Amino acid sequence: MADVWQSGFQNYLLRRLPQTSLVRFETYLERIEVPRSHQLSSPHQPMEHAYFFESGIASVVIRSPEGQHSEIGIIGRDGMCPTAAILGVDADPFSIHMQMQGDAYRIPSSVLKAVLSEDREVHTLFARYTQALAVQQAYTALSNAVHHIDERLARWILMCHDRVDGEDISLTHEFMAVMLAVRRPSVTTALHVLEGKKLIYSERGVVSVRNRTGLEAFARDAYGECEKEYGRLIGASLGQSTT
Amino acid sequence: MADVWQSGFQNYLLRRLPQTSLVRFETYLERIEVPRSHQLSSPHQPMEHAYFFESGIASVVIRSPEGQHSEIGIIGRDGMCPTAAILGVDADPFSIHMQMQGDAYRIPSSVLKAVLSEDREVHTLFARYTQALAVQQAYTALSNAVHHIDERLARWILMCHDRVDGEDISLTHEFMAVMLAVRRPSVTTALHVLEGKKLIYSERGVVSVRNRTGLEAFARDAYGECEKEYGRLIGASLGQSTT
DNA sequence: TTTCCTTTGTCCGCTTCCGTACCGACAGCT
DNA sequence: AGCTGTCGGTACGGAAGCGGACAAAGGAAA
Repeated sequence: MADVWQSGFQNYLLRRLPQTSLVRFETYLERIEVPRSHQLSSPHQPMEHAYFFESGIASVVIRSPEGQHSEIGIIGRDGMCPTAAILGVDADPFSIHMQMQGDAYRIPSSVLKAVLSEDREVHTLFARYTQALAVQQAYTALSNAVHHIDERLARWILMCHDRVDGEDISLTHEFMAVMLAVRRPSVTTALHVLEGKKLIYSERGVVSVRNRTGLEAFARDAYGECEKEYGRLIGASLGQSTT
Repeated sequence: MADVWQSGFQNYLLRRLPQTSLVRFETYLERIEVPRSHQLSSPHQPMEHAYFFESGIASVVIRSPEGQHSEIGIIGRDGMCPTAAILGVDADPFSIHMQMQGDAYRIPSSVLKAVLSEDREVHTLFARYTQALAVQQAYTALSNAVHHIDERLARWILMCHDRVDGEDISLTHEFMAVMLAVRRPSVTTALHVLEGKKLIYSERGVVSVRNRTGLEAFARDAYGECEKEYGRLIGASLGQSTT
């Protein structure tokens, strides 16, 4: 597609904006490198910036008062955060942190707010992304309720794979356990299952996807629906799907 | 509060709108009675109307291709549906149906869309509600992942209680099992636990809240956070909380 | 090389919850 | 009254996953 190079953005949302909209805030976009585990947003803290990712993966996590936590969504170059900003809300109960290091453009919340209210086209697109992320959340809730750990892990690896260049996802078991809200040894066991079926290759700190189609089959109905919906809403295909 | 009678609406969102905004679409509001288990919206079907509830409870459910399902949100006089309409999306993957019979005002989607783009105040409020519902979804996902069935049941009863007049919630075990995505006998057992602690009274087709404070204590961190956030976002207190 | 820390692998007993099945109780109907 | 369908209670074996603990292995630093 010509407009990839035209705009130079890797971010799917920014790429889909017409030039006339982009010029409104392009100069306010600040490119930054976000290191792993950097906290982009803390619960109930007003957010100074919104982030559009060019690479890497961010993770939206909800925490209960007693300290239990679960991931509810992941964001890569397919999107931005926080979506609360799109809805005109200054702070939310989520914490967002970088799961895999990457680059992002950030923009002051105040500028984003102004652009959203001035430019219908920008608002429409970002609102549609907000819906896409809500759908992702919904399927996460479903998965948490009805799927087994190995299926959820497969789903999660696929979602990361969609947002990464290449086959490697560099994360520790401990970290994945937090994301899936399960015990760490359960992740080890589940990874062994996937590895035994030659769907992935797992070594210290890294999971490599070896057979994506097989992984999708293994995940059964845990994976796929919200990716289709993303495609429908944003008009861009998510990741490296082979189906 | 004086403005309750001024507007005559029970719906918290409609009540919070200034008169100047209400007049824009008041005449398009059609009051209807929605019977139990009536389907307000089906997956991937464009929605003709948006609903603002005066009483009763609607339930947002997500379904996987293989037929697994889980409730991700409930809506009473605290809100409206579908929120996709607020985000400018014509259809979503959810199915929304009436859980407890009640009254609602409905408005054609096209009219809502027009009002949203013309009236900043309306848009702001409804967008904040969209965020509130997203937060509810997020806590549901967390609860599905980390809480035990009896805690989740307690949470769910409290959320229904918030949206109902009186202490009775009329639903079968079968139905609650679907909502919580668990086995029907598990609901029976969990209800017995709550009844044993004198927190509820349960008979055929009805659950009555007997000790709300106790229920909240039993639910621990499963209940409360998203209700607080609703209060902060909408400026109205949800339900009959005694805390 | 040795030390230390992080990450991963494994084990055990225990609890929760599922799948399935069956029976009794209630309510509406004829 | 008796029939029938819905709803609720119970039981039992088994699987999945937890809590907790500990040992091996890889990597980094001294």
